[in-house]
Amino acid sequence: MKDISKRCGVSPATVSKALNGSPDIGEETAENIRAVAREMGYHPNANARALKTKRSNNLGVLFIDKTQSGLAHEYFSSILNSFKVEAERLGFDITFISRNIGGTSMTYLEHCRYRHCDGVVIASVDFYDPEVVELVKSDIPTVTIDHVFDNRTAILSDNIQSMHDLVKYVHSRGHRKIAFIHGEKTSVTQKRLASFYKTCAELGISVPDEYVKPAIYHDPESSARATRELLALNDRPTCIMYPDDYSFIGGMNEIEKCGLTIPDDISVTGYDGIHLSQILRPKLTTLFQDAVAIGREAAAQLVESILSPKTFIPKQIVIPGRVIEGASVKKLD
Amino acid sequence: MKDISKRCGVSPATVSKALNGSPDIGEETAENIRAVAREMGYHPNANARALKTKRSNNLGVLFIDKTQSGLAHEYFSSILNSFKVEAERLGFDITFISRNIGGTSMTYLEHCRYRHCDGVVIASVDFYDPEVVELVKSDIPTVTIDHVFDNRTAILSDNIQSMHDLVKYVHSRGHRKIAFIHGEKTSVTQKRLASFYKTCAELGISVPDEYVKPAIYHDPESSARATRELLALNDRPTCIMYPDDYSFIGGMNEIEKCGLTIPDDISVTGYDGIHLSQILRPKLTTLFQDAVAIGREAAAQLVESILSPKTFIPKQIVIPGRVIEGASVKKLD
DNA sequence: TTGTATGCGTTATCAT
DNA sequence: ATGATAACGCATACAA
Repeated sequence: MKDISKRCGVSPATVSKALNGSPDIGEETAENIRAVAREMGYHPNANARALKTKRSNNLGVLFIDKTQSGLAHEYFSSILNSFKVEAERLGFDITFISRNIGGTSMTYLEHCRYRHCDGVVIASVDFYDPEVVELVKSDIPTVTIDHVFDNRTAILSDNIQSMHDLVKYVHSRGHRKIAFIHGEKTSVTQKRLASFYKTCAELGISVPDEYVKPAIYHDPESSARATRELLALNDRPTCIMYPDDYSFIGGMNEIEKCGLTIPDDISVTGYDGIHLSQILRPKLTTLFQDAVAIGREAAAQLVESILSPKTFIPKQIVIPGRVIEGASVKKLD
Repeated sequence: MKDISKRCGVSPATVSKALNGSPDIGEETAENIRAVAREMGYHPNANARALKTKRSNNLGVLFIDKTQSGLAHEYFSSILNSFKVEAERLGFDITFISRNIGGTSMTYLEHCRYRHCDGVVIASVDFYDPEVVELVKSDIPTVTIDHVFDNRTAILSDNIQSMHDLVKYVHSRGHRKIAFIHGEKTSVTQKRLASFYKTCAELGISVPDEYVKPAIYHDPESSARATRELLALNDRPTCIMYPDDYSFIGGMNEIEKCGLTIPDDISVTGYDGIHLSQILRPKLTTLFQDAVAIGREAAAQLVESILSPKTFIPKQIVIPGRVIEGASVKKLD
């Protein structure tokens, strides 16, 4: 900027204003300055700017640390990608947040401060981790995905309605003996489970305890085990609902191992609607979660809360899902 | 730091030195300063530090922009994750690089300069994109994955040897009619293709042109089409090698649609060794690419080239893969 | 061993 | 409409 100011015969301050489109600057000079800047290959220094303005134009991303699941899970990687695209469109960069930067471990909050993140998106973590709580309670704007903190913005996939729709679809295909393999205990799981029971009750379906099996999200092994148990039952379900599409693969193998065919001998549903589910044959009937909308909305809300801290009111935004009808749920007479 | 200096009755400079473990500082004062710093909840400001030192401790990540494939592809997301872990261990943060930050589009190089990235890892992009070339030719240290630029560091999965091993394995199971569905034209594809032909030649296997079909990586549809063509052949291959595990799903459906069973009627191999491949039944025989090692090595090399710019010599590091023997290649008599 | 002074690149304030 | 100046938080060369 100093060089530019010399070349143009003006002060650095004027250059700064011109480049930032400040109104109180001569149209001709401004244009000239911009031209020279372009010619000299000028580009702003984000660090200096951040130092001065206290705004880094940088968003933190707190996804899971644990090996796998974070980026491996298509639902989350899809959210991340969508978040990234929207954030960039709005002029923000993305930085991963973690502890343990270079030996000296810091908390998530410290890391965010260190990098001067203007805001943070949190997903796929243990929301009860004290460090996560600390971060959410700080003055840094946050948006959480699929988990609500008091007076904080959250983007939520509509698990209640979705589960309702999915069960209702299965019921409409004539099924009355519906099993549900659910993921580990999280607020998402609780919602799906409650909605499952409630919808069944509404439809007059009774659910024996042995039809509801615990498993782990994104872990085909545990779903395979649960499937085995269900298939061993005297009174088998006619349809098994899986915690997610990926886990279903474990169940699929188990079912085939028993010489059963989907959907002729047993029907199944997934959850998530990831690409894989629509490539399998038969196509999986599943509940599509709109990861793109979720990521986009998360970025939009986060940026809005950053740009308008005074007027922004934390809100919970519910993103609807929808049943994708595949061919994995047989029509019973 | 100023506050700390006052509380300790020393100058800011002394505080800075003490905190950075400078040798020329009193042990007692240093200890005291550190204590006070901790007590006051001091944390360094990355921006100010970067401004002063010209080092941001921040690495750029240039993965694909195109919808999908970048993060959706487990091979790459796995590399990214591993890269991230190692980089953080070495004290570096990760920032995504892209063009189009906030309306004003900049080139990859400009974005890197803007964020003052100390180095960049490049993977899964179009390596012939002029902007990518510009970035690689700049003074910013780069590491590319699975592609070599002149006098630049690259981490390479050993496609030549791997393909050799895989073909040899198939051959050892008695197969002589081997088809190969390959991905779009990249240097990786060229290597695999050449190694495929060369190994077949060494083993005395002749490869009819119609046994080699083009497809697209990570695109089950195109592999399904290729599979269809292969199955329609008068003289069918006994084994089909797929471009990657994920694409195989497309082929799998096609094969089952024809009423054929794997591996009894036809054998198959994948490539990548992603989690999915080991969950399918039968387990897929595939070529495991060590994404974790690749990501880790990329980070290690990049950081080394940053810390020791003078002594660092660009190198190409080849990471071996290995055949994972599943149950998808039948033993022929 | 410690302190002083300076500057990194930028923006904001206030004066002109 | 433009400019002078200070300051953001930190690290370093040099002086003490």
